Amino acid sequence: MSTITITMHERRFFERIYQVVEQVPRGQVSTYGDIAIIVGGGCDARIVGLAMGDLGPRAAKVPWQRIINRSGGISTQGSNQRELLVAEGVEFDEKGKVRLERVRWPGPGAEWATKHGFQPLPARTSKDDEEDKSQLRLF
DNA sequence: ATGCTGACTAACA
DNA sequence: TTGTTAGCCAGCA
Repeated sequence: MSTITITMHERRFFERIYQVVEQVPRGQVSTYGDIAIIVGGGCDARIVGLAMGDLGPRAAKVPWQRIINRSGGISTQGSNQRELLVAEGVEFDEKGKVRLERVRWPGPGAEWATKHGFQPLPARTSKDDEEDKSQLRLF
């Protein structure tokens, strides 16, 4: 391949990010990092954040509010992101965080991912499961 | 071209 | 447990 100066990944990266974010269903959330993994090709959590910040008019059809940080917290400032999520049924704890282990989007379906050239989200580790259990309560 | 900032994270103290 | 540090890459001055 010609040494095509890697002119950066172009803005086309953003479009793919939006395509994935659109798959996150109401009532669930995903993280910047997870979206980056699904998009693949060197995408990074920060790029996802940049893409979200550059939505503009697309914000109407891309559920940007469902993307939160790895800590289960809201990264935006001065936005109604939390309110929007609450309205969708996502619960926050006293620390203002979402229980990711409970409402985290498991990633796109294998078929969809393959069809569109995306990468399925890696299975969660046993360590994650332990964390989940520790937070889980037999109500 | 160089440096700084940012809707991030994993690693470490 | 929480706070800090260093890498990330794209956009802009």
